[in-house]
Amino acid sequence: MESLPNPTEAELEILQTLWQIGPCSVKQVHGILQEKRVVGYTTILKQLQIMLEKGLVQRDESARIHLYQATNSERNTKEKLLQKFVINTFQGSSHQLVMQVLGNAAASASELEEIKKLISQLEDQDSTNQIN
Amino acid sequence: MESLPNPTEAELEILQTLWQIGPCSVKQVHGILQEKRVVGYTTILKQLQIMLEKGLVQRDESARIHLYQATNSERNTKEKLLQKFVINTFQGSSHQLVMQVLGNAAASASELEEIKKLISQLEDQDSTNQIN
DNA sequence: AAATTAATACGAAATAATTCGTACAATATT
DNA sequence: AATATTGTACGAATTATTTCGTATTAATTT
Repeated sequence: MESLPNPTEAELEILQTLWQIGPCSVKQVHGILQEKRVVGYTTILKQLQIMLEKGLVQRDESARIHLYQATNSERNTKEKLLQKFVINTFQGSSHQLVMQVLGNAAASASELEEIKKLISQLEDQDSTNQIN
Repeated sequence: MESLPNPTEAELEILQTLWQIGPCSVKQVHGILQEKRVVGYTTILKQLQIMLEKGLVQRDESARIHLYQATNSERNTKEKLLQKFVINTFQGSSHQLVMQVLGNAAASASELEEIKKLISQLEDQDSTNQIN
């Protein structure tokens, strides 16, 4: 059960596309990323081939046009990236990170509302489990 | 007014040390990092020299033993790193990130309390500014 | 002042990440 | 069937990151 490496920045960009629209040809991925920045077709092709080697994506070769899809879910991948980021940048303290986020980006009232709701839920769980 | 590049992973590790104990000699930094992992003295020296070129650190050369200190504050640096991470990973939605953090790492009740307090403060500000 | 110690400077190897050009293969068009 | 089109494979250049060995310079000790 070998765990996949975290995607690099460029790889993550491609994964986002795959998560968004499902199994894609190179052309599709390239088309979408091309909208954001200039990038060669073979660059994306090569990236996807590398990502295939790493296991980050799966490839359907049954048709002439190969279709790529992300191996791991968006949720799972982001969770691991987040974990690493928190360790590197906030010494593993996700609490510290949340405080900084909320302090910076003035969240909208509705967002704060949603966050509060989640916190309430978590507190309910906690109280039954006496985590503190 | 040229803005500094974001530190790399290894550079961030060094910066954390500098933020923690203030201006340091290479030896000091090396000593502290050595506790965590094996790393050569000249590796740290070279890193600091590169970081100096990039402007990430300042150097006091008045004495024989050079003292390095971080150019930018911990707060400011982490804010920029966080911003980049949110853009790369969560399409710029810090809200999405917070929800994921709170969902994952079961925060302790006291932490949740603290977060709620901050949210209340933010909401007070918002209500006077009618952001929504 | 010679020898040892302790520091910095420099160069460069090793690895990883990103990018793309050119070649080749399969299909579609004329 | 010849040509054009559209796709994949491969190799390799470029750049960034990380690491450390060796050389040099300055200070301290004997």
